Formats: sequence, structure tokens, C-alpha cells
Amino acid sequence: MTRVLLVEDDPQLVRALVINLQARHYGVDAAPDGATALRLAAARRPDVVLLDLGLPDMDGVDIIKALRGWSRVPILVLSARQASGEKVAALDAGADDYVTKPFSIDELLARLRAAVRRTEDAPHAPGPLLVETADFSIDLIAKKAIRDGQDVRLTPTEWHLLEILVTHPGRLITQKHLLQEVWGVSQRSKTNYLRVYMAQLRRKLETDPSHPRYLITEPGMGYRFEG
Amino acid sequence: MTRVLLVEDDPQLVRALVINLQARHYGVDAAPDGATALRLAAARRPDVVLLDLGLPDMDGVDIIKALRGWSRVPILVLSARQASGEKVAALDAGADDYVTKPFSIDELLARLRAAVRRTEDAPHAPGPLLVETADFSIDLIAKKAIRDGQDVRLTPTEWHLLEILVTHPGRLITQKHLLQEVWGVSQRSKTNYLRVYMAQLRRKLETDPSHPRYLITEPGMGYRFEG
DNA sequence: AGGTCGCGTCAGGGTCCCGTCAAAACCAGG
DNA sequence: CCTGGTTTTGACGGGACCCTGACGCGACCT
Repeated sequence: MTRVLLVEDDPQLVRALVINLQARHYGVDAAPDGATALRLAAARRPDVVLLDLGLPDMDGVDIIKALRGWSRVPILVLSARQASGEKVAALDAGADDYVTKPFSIDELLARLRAAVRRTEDAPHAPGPLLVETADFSIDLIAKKAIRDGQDVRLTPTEWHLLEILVTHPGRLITQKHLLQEVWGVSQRSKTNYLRVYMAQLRRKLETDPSHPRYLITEPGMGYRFEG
Repeated sequence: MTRVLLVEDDPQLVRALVINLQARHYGVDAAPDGATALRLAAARRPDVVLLDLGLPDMDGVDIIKALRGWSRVPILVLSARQASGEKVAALDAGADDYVTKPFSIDELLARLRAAVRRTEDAPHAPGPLLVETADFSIDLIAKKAIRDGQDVRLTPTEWHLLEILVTHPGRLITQKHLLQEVWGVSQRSKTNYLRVYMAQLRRKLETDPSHPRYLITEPGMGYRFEG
């Protein structure tokens, strides 16, 4: 059974959608706000997320980013905003689709089927929520790094960088990609950023920062996390 | 470079989109009708398809079905029809997204980025992503070479050269082509580059570098990778 | 048999890249 | 306005990488 996480604060709309979804044999969890949504997403591991952007407690784009930090679950955004700027922001933050209210229920269901179909075709194992090594462990949901039983304090930039690396274990990530993702620039002239922050991360996580075991440099190309 | 196949019969819209796409460094092929579209899709293997449903020669849904018969390339549908029935039919036939005209160009580009991003994360075999031999194996997406269970460290130039050879197994690659691709020069006077770097690669990958089994020299012509 | 051409090998030097440190600029909260 | 933490710079030393030229060898041609 396909499990849907419905994130929506309007009880009336929730009721209507739940009825429709259950009639099509989807399993539905509902969350009225962002905090609940993130908690449920981690606990229930839905196959697809329906996300209303107009939530009381959090900005919608932040929810998308938070989810994308550890999961690649398809995200369909529902919103009353028709402005293209909103759409672009949500899609670039990692959403898969954007439907403006009011929408046809048939269309929504078709878009939902399309999103689910894609993940069936390419059965990517759902990303781990906890990355563990012999020396430290990274909790992607709680956004915490733990080393020798102690919490390691990471700044937002450090975390963003680390997140990209550990969610693609073994993969080489090019400097261009990292700069684009974390700083929004793709100029090769600012590789100092990378050098400084990689040094920070190694100092905080590696047992021997000058001979890193996990955060590996590939000269001239980029960096890689070895698990 | 990301290659887009644009299927659209309105020359004015084609022109506008081509300009916008090329400005963002996409490679664009254009097809004015369904038959051309299918031929180009097979010949050029685009990374994403922009498909107008209102073509002169074929029904749009049939084009989607024909494509889906052999390819999972993301398909973004453009259409003037707002009726949800059309959308449902297109999406259920295998389309990934459906944008109604008139659309904001920014939104279209954002949806296109979203579609491309998905395939990057889960690369569904545009070729073999893992090249294996009896002595070593090459992981093309992680950019890693492994020999006897050990990681082999390759420099950017070495990797670039190796990548070209192993992605065309058995094929002879001319010196001119290799020089052009890796060093941007096609002068035959600099074949020393090739000699030096081929020697490096053999030393790192072959069990008997002076009698290579995989990285074969074709005297006077070029090199070939034997799988 | 001698010559030529193309290839493999090696080592040195110049250049670019990376790690490191520290100071300046920035920002949010009190 | 001040303060602590964070991000952005700049400078520097060491090492990795790329280019280059020289040499030897074998194949092929004459």
C-alpha cells in the first residue's frame, strides 16, 4: 500500500482529501503543521508527501529543505499562491510538483500517481536517517553530530556541507556542485570557502584532522565521504 | 550539458524557448511534429523532453506512450488545454508534468530543473555505470577505480582519459579525438601527453603494465579499452 | 642492414591546488 | 551600543599534478 503524508491545516480540505485517498486505497497520515509533518515523515516513512505551503508554524520552503536533508521522497506542493516566484522557490528547494488551489481532485490524483510511479521504476533505497562511522555518527533528522558520546556543535554552513557529502556516501562531489549548493555560486574562484569549511569539519569530526579518514579530498575534482 | 528535446509546432514559441534554454546552457533539439520527435528522441537520447500536445500529425498521448515503450526520459507536457481530463490522460500515459499555456518561462524552467534533478540522483542506466574487468572495476558515477579491493587514486586528467576509453568499450579512439577531448588541442605534435598518461593509467590499473590487457595501443591510430 | 618513426619510460622543474592560520567583516540578541 | 558567534577574506608554505625533453626499444620500410 502506498502511504501518503498529508500536510494541511484546513480541516475541511483534510477531510475531503483523506476520504478521496482512502477510497483509492492509499494509506494516509495527516499533519496540521510543519513540526508534526517532519516528525511523521521520519516516523512513518511515507511514499509521497502532499504539502500545503501556508502552514501556521513554519515556512513551506523550509519544510521542503528540511525533508530533502535526509529524504528523497516525492513532494507535491499545494498552494493558493499562483505567483511564479513561489513556485520556482518551492521547486528549486526540492519539490517535485506544484499544484495551485483550487485544483481538480482528479488532476491531483493523476499527479500523485505520476510521482509514485517514478519512484517505483527506480527503486532507490530510502536514505538512512542515521549515518554511522567508527568515530562519529550523524543524525540527519535531528541535525546533530555525535562523537565519543558528546554532541558536536556545527554551524549552519558546516552542516549544509556535511549533509551533502554524507547523503551521497562514496560518491565524488565536485567543488562546483558544492559551491553551487551551499553558497549559490559556481565560480571556481571561491574554492577557499570549501577549504576553510572542510578543515573545520575535519577538526570537529576526524580523530586525525590532518590525515582524514572520512572526508576525503580528490585533488582538482572535489570531495567525498567514505563510510 | 543537459540535452532537451523540444517538440512544438509553433515556430514563434520554439524560437522563444530555444533562446531561453540556450542562454541557460541547455543543448536543444527541436522537432515540429510527432514523427520527427520520436526519431530525434531515439537518435539524440535527450535528458528531458518538452512536449506540446497539439501536434499536427499525431495525438500527444500516443507520443508519450511510444516514448515510454523504450525510455524513461522525463517528459514535460505543454498544452493549451486546461481540462483536467487531458491532464489525467497525459500523466497516466507516462508524462512527468503538465504545464498549461500560457505559462511563465521561469516556472517552466523550474519544473524542468526539478525533472532533471530527479534523474541525476537516480541515474537509470544511460550506459553501464559500473565497468568491471577481471582485474579492476570503474565506478563512473562515484568516480572511483577499485583494484584488489583497494581504491586507486586517479588524477583529474587520468580520470578524464580513462572515462572516454571505458565508455566506448572495444571501440578504437583516435589520438586526435583524445587530445581534443582532454586537452582541447588536436595537434598531432603533442602525442607525448597521451603516452605519458596512458603509461600512468596502465601502471595504476594493469597487473602487467608493460603488457597491457585492457588499455590497448593501436600503433599509429589511437587506443582502445577491451572489456 | 641501416634508417626512421612511433611508442614506452623516466626524472626534473614550474605551476597550480590544498591545508592552515588569523584577522576583518558581518549578524543577531541582549 | 556592545558582544559572541559565524562567515568571509587574505596570505603563506608544502605538496601534488602537469608539462617537457631525453633516451631506448621495437616495428616497419627502403
